[in-house]
Amino acid sequence: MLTEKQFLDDYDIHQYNIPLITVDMGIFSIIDQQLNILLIQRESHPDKTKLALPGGFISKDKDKNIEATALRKLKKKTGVKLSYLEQVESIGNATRDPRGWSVTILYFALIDSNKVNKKLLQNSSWHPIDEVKHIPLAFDHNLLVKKAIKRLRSKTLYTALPMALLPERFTLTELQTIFEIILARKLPVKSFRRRMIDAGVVEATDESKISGKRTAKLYKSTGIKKDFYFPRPLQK
Amino acid sequence: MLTEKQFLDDYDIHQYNIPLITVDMGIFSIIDQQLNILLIQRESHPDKTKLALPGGFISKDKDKNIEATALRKLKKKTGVKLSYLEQVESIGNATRDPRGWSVTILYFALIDSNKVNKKLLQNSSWHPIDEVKHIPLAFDHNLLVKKAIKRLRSKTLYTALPMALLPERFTLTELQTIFEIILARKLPVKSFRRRMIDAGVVEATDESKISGKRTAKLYKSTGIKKDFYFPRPLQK
DNA sequence: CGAATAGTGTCTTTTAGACACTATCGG
DNA sequence: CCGATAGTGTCTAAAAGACACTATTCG
Repeated sequence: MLTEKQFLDDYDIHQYNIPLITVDMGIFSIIDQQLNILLIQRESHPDKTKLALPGGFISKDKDKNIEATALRKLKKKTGVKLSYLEQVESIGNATRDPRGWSVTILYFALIDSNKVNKKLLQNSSWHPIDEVKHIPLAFDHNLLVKKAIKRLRSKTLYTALPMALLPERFTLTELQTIFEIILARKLPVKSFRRRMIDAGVVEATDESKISGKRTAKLYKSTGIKKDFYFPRPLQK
Repeated sequence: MLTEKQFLDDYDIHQYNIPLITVDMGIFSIIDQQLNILLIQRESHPDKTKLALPGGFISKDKDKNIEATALRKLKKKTGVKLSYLEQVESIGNATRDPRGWSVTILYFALIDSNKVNKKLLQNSSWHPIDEVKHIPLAFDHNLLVKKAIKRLRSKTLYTALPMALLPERFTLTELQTIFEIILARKLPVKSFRRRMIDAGVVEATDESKISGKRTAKLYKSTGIKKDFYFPRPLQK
């Protein structure tokens, strides 16, 4: 009879026929008033030269958990260390990768594109999500993009998450515009402002911003972001 | 220069140092007016003899995708072929399993305990979730149970999902009781019934049920379950 | 008929939408 | 002072909670 110690000493993961596992990232930012996603051009087989989501293997040495893998990939591609990061779903089947049965853990991240280190964008580039629909990406990455956008939109209806796409200080009109870009529709001004202010997700500062015509008050996040849900979703 | 075909012919997953990957299942049912979860006693190292969530490895041969693995585990343990099944989250880190860096994809399932094939419950048993909190489970399974319950509760606030725990026909009082068991609190009768009926998630049948005193009308699900969200969550 | 369980009528509260209105600034 | 953008006042609408009430059945 084996003890647990003897069992573990003999244990070799490679005797098992386990699937390939990767982490893929949907990294979103607003550029020129459009929702963009970061794509890299693949430099190796399979699907060499096709566009794909940034991602790759978990490093058993470097990463203490899956989120650390995601953060490492994010930092490598954008230079951004902290940002909103959320696990979307794990997708795995026999056909998504020609190397065989594979699983990917999909994350999405929201970043203020001003914070991106442009030197790192060597083989990667921003693409408006409307255009990505028509580009055949590597593997099943068109599907992954769809799932990430769906989650982002759903969160946008219930939370103040899209604040993560803006700098520290912003006007409520800017915030509303971001929401409208993500949801691809107009929102009523009065409800939007009331919602954000009454729920206390934003706080007025004493600064204002001249944006051409009348100056607009600058707001900042009050920090309740990651788990705050509005009592009702945005409707119309 | 390698072609994609040459690359794939040479490809051997075992040259990569990838983490172990498993699927774990939180299988819930209502027994004696309590929310129960199915646990098995582990028969092999590591954590031999401890209680754990049912689960195991993806079979590259048997399973065409991850959900198929989950369904296969569910059927093996309970005999139930179809039921509500939802992916919760993937958890992976260097410390959760003594065999090394490992990832588990956590699912939860809701089943009507009457449909369970009791012969299959050899080394597995139902445990009220309140008791499970105080039992040290194998690996990080106490945490997994917590995450599965959290997701179930959150869905219960927004959807009619708990219907999956009841037989075909049920009274609205029975349905409300299930909700109250899951949320561990009382709900106002009037709002609950109005909510279910007005949203059209249940449909009255012409049958009734004698449950001691006044007979209660039997209802059935209208089928809109998997993606229907009420306009507002349950509040009080 | 009384106790217990099923089920309703209706008022208030919360938060969303509609929409007309006012405020401020540059030119 | 005009046009454009920022921002508000206030009515209505939808769906939740409060709570007292009625309905049905068994014994």
